[in-house]
Amino acid sequence: MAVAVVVVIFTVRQDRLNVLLIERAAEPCKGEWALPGGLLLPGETLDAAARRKLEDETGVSDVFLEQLYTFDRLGEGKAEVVVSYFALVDIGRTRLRSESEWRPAWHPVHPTPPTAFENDRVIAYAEERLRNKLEYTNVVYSLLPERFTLTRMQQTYEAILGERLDKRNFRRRVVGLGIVRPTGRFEKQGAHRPAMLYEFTSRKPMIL
Amino acid sequence: MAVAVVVVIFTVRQDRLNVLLIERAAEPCKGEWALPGGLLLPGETLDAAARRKLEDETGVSDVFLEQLYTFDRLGEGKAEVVVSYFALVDIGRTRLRSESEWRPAWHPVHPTPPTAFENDRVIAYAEERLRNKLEYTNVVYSLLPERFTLTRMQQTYEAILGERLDKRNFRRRVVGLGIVRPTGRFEKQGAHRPAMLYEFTSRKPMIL
DNA sequence: CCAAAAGTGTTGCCGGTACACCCATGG
DNA sequence: CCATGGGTGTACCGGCAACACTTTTGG
Repeated sequence: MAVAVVVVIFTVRQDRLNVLLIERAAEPCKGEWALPGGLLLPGETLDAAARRKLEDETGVSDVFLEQLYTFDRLGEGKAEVVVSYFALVDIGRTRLRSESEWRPAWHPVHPTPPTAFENDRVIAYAEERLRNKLEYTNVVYSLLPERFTLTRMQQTYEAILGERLDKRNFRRRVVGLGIVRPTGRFEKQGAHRPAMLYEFTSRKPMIL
Repeated sequence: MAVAVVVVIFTVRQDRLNVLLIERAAEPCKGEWALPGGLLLPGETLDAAARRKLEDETGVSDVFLEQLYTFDRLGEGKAEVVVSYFALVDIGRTRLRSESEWRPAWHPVHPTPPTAFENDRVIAYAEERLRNKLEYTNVVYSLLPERFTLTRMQQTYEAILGERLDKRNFRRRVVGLGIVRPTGRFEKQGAHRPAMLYEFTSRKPMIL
């Protein structure tokens, strides 16, 4: 009765929600896209296994990572039980090991490419949870750099929710609820007016 | 790497939230209270294992039952990974096998009695989820009989939330949102005015 | 006639949404 | 001087919380 862990690693890239997939190097399903994951090592904690997988593929740690759901009989893999996690990373901090055997790469979530082991079910579930969490937590902190413009933050929300938001209402909310605060510094934009840089008041997951 | 399933079965009894515990008949932790559960049978689905445990202990099926969280290293049991579920039952429909070896019995959640395998952590987590779900779903349908008075429904909410609610606001909400509807029948109360009986518009879990 | 629970409306507040214009900058 | 994105305030609406009295019944 083997236990496996898989991690749905999301980022926002070019105004699209993306997920990290690897190309399976071993049978079964060699050559197909799949979520990073593997069997739980003896004596290893579930959370530790998820963190290990995340760091192996992206080089990042200390980001939002949370258990999602436990599936059984996913495809015809070796594991009878698959504990899934999801993580949110700022693409600017990730360093994919693209020259490695399994070729990790970002893929848009819409449309989700064909995956082995019914991993698309896991991704769809993770996406739903992410959309919900955006609305009542500050998890977005894990998708953005230390300092950022509110426009960029709004684009991140829009990419995930799949709908446009009102600029003034968005700003009032995130500042008013104390999710972010202005730093006083500006970022010069190419041909435009400089924009205020903001930062998160807390970089730990919080319920609003 | 064994996988176990445990079920947190809640009911409301005498205006208190209660949980079903069994007395362990085998080592380890013989004689201590614990959640119903056991190892996943070969070829069995997680959901099926949870349903089986629930029906074994209470005789009920077709109630609200949902996966909760997957723990590792709970106490020093045989299982490395424990997939927890939580269920809601109407106490009027349950028939505990009290003469059986493991003496299943209801216990108040506050205070939670001492349990083996850190099962109190699982119970606390389940209680939190239940309180949240009460607010944005109709899961309470699974704690009440076919027909019931709004007063009884409100007492159920109050028992779970641990706070008193306003009668008029409560009624407006549950009727207004279409969670319940009046049946037109009345229930004669002992020394009081008869009360209207209500029923749920749907007995499937719904998000409001 | 008394105790106990059933039933019923109104008001105020707050949060969420809709909506349009001016300004600074670089080319 | 023009194109581009940055930045700001107000008005309406709906949901939620607070709040008290009358009625029916059985004993």
